Amino acid sequence: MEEKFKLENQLCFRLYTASRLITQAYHPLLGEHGLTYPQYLVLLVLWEKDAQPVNDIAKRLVLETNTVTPLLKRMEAEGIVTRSKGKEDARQMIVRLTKKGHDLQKKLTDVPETVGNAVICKSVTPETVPGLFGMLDDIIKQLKQ
Amino acid sequence: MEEKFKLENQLCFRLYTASRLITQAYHPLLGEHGLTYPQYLVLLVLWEKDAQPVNDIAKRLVLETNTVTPLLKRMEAEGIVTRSKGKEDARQMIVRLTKKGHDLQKKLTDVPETVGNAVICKSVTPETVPGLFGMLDDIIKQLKQ
DNA sequence: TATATTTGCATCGTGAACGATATAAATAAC
DNA sequence: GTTATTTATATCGTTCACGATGCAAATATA
Repeated sequence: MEEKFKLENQLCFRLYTASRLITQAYHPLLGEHGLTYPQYLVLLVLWEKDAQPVNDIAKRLVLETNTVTPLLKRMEAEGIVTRSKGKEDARQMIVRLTKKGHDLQKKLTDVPETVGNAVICKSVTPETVPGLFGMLDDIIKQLKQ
Repeated sequence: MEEKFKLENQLCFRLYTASRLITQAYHPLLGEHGLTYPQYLVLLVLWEKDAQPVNDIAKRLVLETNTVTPLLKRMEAEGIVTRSKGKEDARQMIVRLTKKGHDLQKKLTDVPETVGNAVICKSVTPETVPGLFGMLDDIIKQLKQ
């Protein structure tokens, strides 16, 4: 009755805490450029492939449109992206990088390495990261069913 | 310039997604009893040791009091906990389980195993979980500096 | 013992997450 | 070709997270 309820035995609590703490590590680096972490994720998606509908971005980030839409509106207000109705399908909103959004990639060039270095520790090294990635990917795949 | 910005190379995105998806797995089980996942975490802390000040709960969950206070107030409104000024230190708010809060433990007895089973997959098994825990604990310890 | 500092908690504002619901456009069924 | 259904996105309400700030009690310092 006791052991299973111990915080120390909870996978979710560890993921939740680790996720929040890494996001906090991003905060000063991104905040300098007026970005939040979820907004940075949107940029990662658009830097890989510009001009995507809301749904493709949401799917990629494993989020719902009711989370992504307000986020994109804030980014539009900041002049980082534009949102415009799709030509062939008028239901779609196509999201495109502005010059400002595109140029942010150069300004944020050091972010991945900086955060990566902050996370390096005893059991998390370039050698062990692939194993960790594999387990997390399995969990994600499993829960997306 | 490209590779480091790929979503597939981001540890944080994996943690963020895995965390959200497991929390979603808890949702129907906890929602049945009017609980959210962070509220469940508070219960885990109080079931281990009742009558703790806000600060101890917050520290245990690696959260700030400005997150925990409103959360506890909602739990108080639900009749799950009580909050009362500390006797020896009047600044402290001591949080105690009500009978309802205490009894929830029995009602939620199947939750850990149900969620645990939902997460079991190829690379995440009772054998590999300790290794995963170790890496996450290291990351958390590292980032808490 | 006054004053300064620290500590514990709360308030406020903003930005996610997300379930539930709504709306319009596209597609399927009849 | 209507009607029904699905699809893409948006709106709404609630609950976190969290930085910034405020306040009162406790402690340290002068």
